[in-house]
Amino acid sequence: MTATQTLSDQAYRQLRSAIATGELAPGDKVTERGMAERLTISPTPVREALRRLELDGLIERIGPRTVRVAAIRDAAIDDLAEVEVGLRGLVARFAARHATAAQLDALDAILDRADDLLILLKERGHPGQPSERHLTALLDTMQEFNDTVDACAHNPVLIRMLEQSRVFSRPQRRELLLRRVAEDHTFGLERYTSHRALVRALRAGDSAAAERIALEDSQGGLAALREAR
Amino acid sequence: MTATQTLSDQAYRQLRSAIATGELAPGDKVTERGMAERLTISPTPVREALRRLELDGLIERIGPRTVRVAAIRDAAIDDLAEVEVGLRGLVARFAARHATAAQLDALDAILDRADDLLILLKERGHPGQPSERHLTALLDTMQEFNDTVDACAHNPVLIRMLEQSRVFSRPQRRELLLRRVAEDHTFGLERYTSHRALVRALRAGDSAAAERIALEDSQGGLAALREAR
DNA sequence: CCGTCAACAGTTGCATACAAGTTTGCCATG
DNA sequence: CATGGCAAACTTGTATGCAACTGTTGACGG
Repeated sequence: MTATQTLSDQAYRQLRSAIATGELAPGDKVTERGMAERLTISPTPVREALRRLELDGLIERIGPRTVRVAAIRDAAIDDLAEVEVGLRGLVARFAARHATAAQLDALDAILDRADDLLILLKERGHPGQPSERHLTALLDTMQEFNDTVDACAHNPVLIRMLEQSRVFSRPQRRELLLRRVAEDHTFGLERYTSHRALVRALRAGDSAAAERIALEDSQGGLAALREAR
Repeated sequence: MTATQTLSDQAYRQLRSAIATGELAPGDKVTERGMAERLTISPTPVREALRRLELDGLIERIGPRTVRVAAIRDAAIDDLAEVEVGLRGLVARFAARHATAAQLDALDAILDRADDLLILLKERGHPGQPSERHLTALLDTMQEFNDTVDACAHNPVLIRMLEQSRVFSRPQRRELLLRRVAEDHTFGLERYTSHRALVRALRAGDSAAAERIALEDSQGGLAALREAR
């Protein structure tokens, strides 16, 4: 069911990905009419999309009649990644209190799938060229795990904050992981033990332990991201 | 200068305060046309305002054609307050790295003003009826202090998150403080020493210490808020 | 009495139109 | 050649109109 959402949503997504990929460079001026013409829709949905992007901090109003793509410096991206670490800790804390039994079971099921993929990777992985398909499948699975943990928090506002903080870091991180695993395909795999520990903490309702585990994990990821540059 | 902003902003603010005061009760259905008629403006600005409120989590879409005021339970408000604590820690951490000399001086100046007000309060305060004017002035000053610390972080996205997290808690907290000080007008005043310590940490660029102080302070405030109910 | 269906009213999404203000570029002048 | 002012074009904010869709209500059949 390819429900085409609303035109506003489409415009928002297209513009956001255009910014994330650099197609729209920081500092570029953006006008409602211009974007409307580019996307061949009327200015009204574009207006909505620009408002959302502005609230996300991706574009900024320079003057009363001038809007441009926000100049996110590397330092700011680093800051956002740090914000994300803190938020992930909070998410884990809330998840420990609000997760449903069904969600916890889903988390375990996801990790089981990840384990299977891991075995496949280690068995069939040829040095220097691990199974690309299984690798991206594993990354997808881990992203699903994280998203499910987010859902366990049952706090839409917090989740929105998290989304905002990783607009830039998420694709960047995925790329980095692909590179790292390509050169050393055991990289990062030991960290999955912490995921099991996280689920145990969530199941026990131990919010302090859950936060600590999530923080350590996120900080580890952030450190890896930083030293990779 | 009563610059009337845009009608969208006005509508957004009016509706938000209407929700915060309970004038619009949780579960109430909201329509663009209905609100437009109520505010005697056209549906377009109302539409913008409703979109922003939806992103803030204050209203939610029940169906494709049905929008209602979000049913924020007390538990959710508590959660947001906890989010705010974590965010305040992050803000302090960033402020320690990014604060300018002028901002640090401004912070000291604000605390000097607060000290003066404190002396006035203690001198002239009659038991059971402290000087109401000086008290609200002090609260305003402390809010100014917090806002200035926020500005020191130089991280607009983070600040926006903070605003979101305290939509409900801020007026509530102010009211609580007024009540508490009314019955014991030395309440909470000892905490100003931590503010001085925070500025010292910011000046030293000690982000870890700044975060710790801010966290302890915020958690203290949260605990006071909770035990007051 | 209850379940189902159909028509109607109401709502949203989008396009277009218009007014107010701003930016920009050009021209005249020192 | 630099500078100041002016005008035109462009931009945003808001209003209005229209089409598609949805939630609801009432009636009808079982």
